[in-house]
Amino acid sequence: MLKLMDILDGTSIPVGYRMAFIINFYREPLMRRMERETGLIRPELTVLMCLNFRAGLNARDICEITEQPSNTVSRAVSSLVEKGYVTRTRDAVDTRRNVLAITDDGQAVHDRVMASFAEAERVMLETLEPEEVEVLTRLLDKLARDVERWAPGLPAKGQGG
Amino acid sequence: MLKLMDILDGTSIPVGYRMAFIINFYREPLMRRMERETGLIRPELTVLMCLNFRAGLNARDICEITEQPSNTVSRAVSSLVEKGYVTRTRDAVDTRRNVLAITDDGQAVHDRVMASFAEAERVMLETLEPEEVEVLTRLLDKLARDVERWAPGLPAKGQGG
DNA sequence: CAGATATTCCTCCATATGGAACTATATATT
DNA sequence: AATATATAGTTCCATATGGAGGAATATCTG
Repeated sequence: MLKLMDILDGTSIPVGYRMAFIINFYREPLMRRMERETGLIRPELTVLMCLNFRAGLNARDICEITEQPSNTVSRAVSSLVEKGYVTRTRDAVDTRRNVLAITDDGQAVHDRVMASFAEAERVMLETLEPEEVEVLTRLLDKLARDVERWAPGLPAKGQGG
Repeated sequence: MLKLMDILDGTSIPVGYRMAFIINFYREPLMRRMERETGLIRPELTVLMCLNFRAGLNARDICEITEQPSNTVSRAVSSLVEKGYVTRTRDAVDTRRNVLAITDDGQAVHDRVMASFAEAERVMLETLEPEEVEVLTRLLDKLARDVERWAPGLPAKGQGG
């Protein structure tokens, strides 16, 4: 059978294509399963991940951190509040702001989802030697940390802004 | 400013997360630009890529190659035919099948889009040494070719099928 | 050949998502 | 203080996408 891999054997975007391919077959099924089993959808997980890292953010912060549009974040937050996974309290100082925090239930579902993702990654990486995993992680990290320079259509940094 | 990178510094999915991060900032803006500049949308590009590789496929083939649902492919093909980028001719032998082929215009737009993607990848990879790019490509390739084993919820191969 | 089953492709519908505009509140300017 | 501008968050709308099922055609079984 002809497979996507074969088609892109001779692609002009060897790295980007392989990464997109891997992410497609890694993330998408996990997201589907998460939606099925927990009712969480993608932007909701993103919000939980942000709040897991740091409570006290507001929707705007999350927009900037994740580069997601404000309506997407707004919807996700509202849904999470309804589900009892996040609390939203008006900031007394600036009453436009809603300060967000993850609840115990939210933390639990977050941890559960992340654990399943980690397990899937562990299985995926079984193909590689431990040193190869280290190298891969280091190279990906290098690329990721350099995102401001190469990302197409990102507000370029350090050029008079 | 807090950024997604910081949040996932200590993530439990170091590889998957970094790949998703990179793809997010690489592919999504390119897709947006493609949509803006050529009117093509994602599944349409996928179909063009398949037909660029091999003409004479039908919609079903493309579904299987790309693991996309048939309605998505069907819509993409119809749209591409309308735009004059793909021809669709009924198979004389099996009149259920529509044999697809890319047109000159389709080839041109495909090549243009892929060239812009390749240029973006070139810029992205400037961060790495040439040997690092080679290693990265090799490791990604290893993972990608092993997809049948690790992909969550893919029909497992070689287990009594 | 008649009916049952497969297959290809498409349509209907539900939903996720992003752009733009809108509301409410805060801050700057005069 | 009054007005203009900026910011946080939401809603409206258009569209991309996937699941389920339907129509047309092919193939298999008796």
